[in-house]
Amino acid sequence: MKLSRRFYTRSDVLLIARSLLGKCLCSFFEGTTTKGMIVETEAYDGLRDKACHSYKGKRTKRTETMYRQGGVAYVYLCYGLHHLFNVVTNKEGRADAVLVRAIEPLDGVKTMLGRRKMEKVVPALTAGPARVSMALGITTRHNGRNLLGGEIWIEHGRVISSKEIQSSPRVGVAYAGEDAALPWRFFLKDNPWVSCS
DNA sequence: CAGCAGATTGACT
DNA sequence: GTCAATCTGCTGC
Repeated sequence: MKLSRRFYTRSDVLLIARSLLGKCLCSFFEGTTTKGMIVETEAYDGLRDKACHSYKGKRTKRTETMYRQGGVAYVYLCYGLHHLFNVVTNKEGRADAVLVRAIEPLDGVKTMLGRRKMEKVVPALTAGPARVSMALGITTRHNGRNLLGGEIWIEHGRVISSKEIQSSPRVGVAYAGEDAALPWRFFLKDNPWVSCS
């Protein structure tokens, strides 16, 4: 069952980042469904987070999507070659987002292997934000896509207890001053599909 | 307009 | 462990 609009429009992005653990991120392109359980996320707190693209209300062509109502995909190009998938949350204008950093493959594994040009199912298949996008076939073409539609969506999955959730500072945001130390990366304890522990 | 850094990854020493 | 790949957007001349 798909998550509803209401899941995404809540105002606490940290709560949403934690709630997304155990949920299933799904895509349907060219007749094939691929699906994986989210095991690692990072929260980006819109206007007041130095690590966030929308810090202090910055608007560019790239970040315009972040300002939309929660429940759409924010996909941007990182280092000129990696497509990173985020879930936009909160109300229109707040520009909060959750980066999905790793999933555990569930369905369409052969398709994922083909997209990643890999032969064996190992953590490198989907552990890492750019790897998640590539395995699911998500690119910047899908920036702004509605997560309640038929191409990219998130389903209820396994119920996660708070004891299973571990947190740490976010990866690759050293430039963000004091916000770099915030423990806003969330992942499932001892899960082999997490990008780094 | 040049230079540089970035929510990363894979190939190679 | 090191480094190149390659696009967007910011900074400074």
